[in-house]
Amino acid sequence: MPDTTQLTDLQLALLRVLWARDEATVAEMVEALRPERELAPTTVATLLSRLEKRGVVSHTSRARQYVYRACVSEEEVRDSMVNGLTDTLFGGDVAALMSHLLDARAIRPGDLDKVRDLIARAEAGPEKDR
Amino acid sequence: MPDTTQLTDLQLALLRVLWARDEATVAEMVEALRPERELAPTTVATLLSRLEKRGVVSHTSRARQYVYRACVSEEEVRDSMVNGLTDTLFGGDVAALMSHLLDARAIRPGDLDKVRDLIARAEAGPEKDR
DNA sequence: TTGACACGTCTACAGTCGTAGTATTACACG
DNA sequence: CGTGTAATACTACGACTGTAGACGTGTCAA
Repeated sequence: MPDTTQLTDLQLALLRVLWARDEATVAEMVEALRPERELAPTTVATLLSRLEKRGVVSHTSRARQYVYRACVSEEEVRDSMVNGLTDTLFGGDVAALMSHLLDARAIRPGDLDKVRDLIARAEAGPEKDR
Repeated sequence: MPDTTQLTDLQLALLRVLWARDEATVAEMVEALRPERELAPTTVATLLSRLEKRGVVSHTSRARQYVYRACVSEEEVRDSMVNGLTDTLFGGDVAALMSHLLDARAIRPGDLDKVRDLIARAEAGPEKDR
């Protein structure tokens, strides 16, 4: 299992492209990133090679080109990165992070209702699931 | 305002010492970090210099020694780092992050109650505060 | 067959981080 | 007034990231 707690913004941008279209060639990825970043194809290729060495992505050859795929799901990455932050910033205390979010971040009014629903479901869920 | 969205674990460890005791010399910081990490005083000094160049900490001379202080509060750092993660991983959608936390992370039963209270207070709060 | 084009590979370089040795400086004590 | 000592400043180095040029090589068209 690759370590996905330490991914930079650019690495995440690459992964997002792969998640969105399941697989992509280097050229396609350059294209997809163009709106946000102007990168040389070799740059993207280098980044992907490095990510492959870390086990985050993999490639197969097809028609003269490398086709890359993500080896980790968006959910896995979110999970490990959020967990990492929760641990380093809140000592692993999820409730503390929640509290911080409710305190500090501008929350749209509707969000509170949404979250209350989520909690209700989370409370009901465990009993039902097993 | 220094960029505090990008702080490594070690940099955070240094800041945590400063937050805990308000100010500290290099020697004191080495001492304080000893349980978790064995670092040479020069190492800590280097790290602090770099953080100072970034405006994250500052120092004053006192009795032949540098006394360091954090220029950013723990709350500020938490805020910017959590916001950074929310933005890169959830497109800035706090509710989505909340949902992720409720879904994915093992939450102790009591935590849900705690969070429900927090929400109630967050809902009531804004009206009362001003 | 040969040359151009399109890819991937290799190499490079500046910047940052973790790590720490060495050099310098300056106070305090004799 | 000299010198030891303690603290800081400077330098270094490997690893990783972002960035990309240069090089090699295979394929397709002419």
